[in-house]
Amino acid sequence: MKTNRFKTWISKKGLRATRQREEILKIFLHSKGHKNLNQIYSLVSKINPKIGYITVYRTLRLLTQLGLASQRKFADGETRYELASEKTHHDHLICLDCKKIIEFEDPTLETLQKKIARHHRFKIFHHRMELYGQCERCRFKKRTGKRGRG
Amino acid sequence: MKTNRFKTWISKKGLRATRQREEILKIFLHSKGHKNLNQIYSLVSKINPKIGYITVYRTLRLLTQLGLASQRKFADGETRYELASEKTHHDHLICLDCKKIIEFEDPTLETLQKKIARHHRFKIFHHRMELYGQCERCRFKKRTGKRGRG
DNA sequence: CTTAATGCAAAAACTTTGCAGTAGA
DNA sequence: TCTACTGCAAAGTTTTTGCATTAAG
Repeated sequence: MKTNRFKTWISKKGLRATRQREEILKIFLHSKGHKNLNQIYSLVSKINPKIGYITVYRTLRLLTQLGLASQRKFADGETRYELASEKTHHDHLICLDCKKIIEFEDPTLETLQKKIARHHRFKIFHHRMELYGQCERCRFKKRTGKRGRG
Repeated sequence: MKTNRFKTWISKKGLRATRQREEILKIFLHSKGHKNLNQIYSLVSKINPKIGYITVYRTLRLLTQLGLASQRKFADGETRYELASEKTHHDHLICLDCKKIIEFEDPTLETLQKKIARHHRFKIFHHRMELYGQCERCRFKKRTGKRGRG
């Protein structure tokens, strides 16, 4: 979703498309998701230091409520925001070295989920699958002492 | 692990088996895991109101460090503690109605994990899979105005 | 103009630490 | 005895709210 589309769209909801919201949205859309509040705030800060932490927080909450963003908690306990795109359900591969998060989809997983659900007589509404490990780059990186960056 | 075994075991570690720790451990062992700190604290409180929240917190941290307990964060963001038993890796089915958490194991999942890892050239260290839905009991519960099915 | 949004401070919720007194080994 | 443990208060964190000011519509 483009920011100018956002303008029309948000006003239809009876809300105000402020400069702050537009900037936060723009940055969020370009951040490839999976960032926590502080990370998004500091990105926003670099572009426009006038925008407060609270506004970033409330804008992300708004985007979440409107279904544009979604909150995710991974094993480290941190709350991260990702773009809730129109694409189908996906899961995550998380590199423990560089903290990069990769999305994947696997239809087998859905089948497996159904099988497990049937076995336990559950009705499944949604699931989470997270694979924690090391990405290709980090696996073959020379030990330089530093950490890769997502 | 029985509490009297715990006594010998903990003293071997050079730690003290206090009455508080024994009581907290006993309650934790009988709680079937998957309880958050407040829940465990209130169970402890009922048995022995003298035991403080802080002690429960520190005992659970201790148990976690010793590998007896493990912390889990589910999608609701709450930190829950579960018994880290000797059994192999397992995943969770979570009933969104009654909040019951059921453990399951599935070897197919491990195979699937390997396949996904290979595809993304990841090296996987561990994973989490959580299926959120409705358990059998809640599915077939009559609508009583309480938590039943809609 | 009207009123929602901002941004500061500060509350609330949750987690962790300092330290004097207590109690286990 | 000796020192680890307890439990209170209190300090960090993170998340959320109150309210005067600003600015969108």
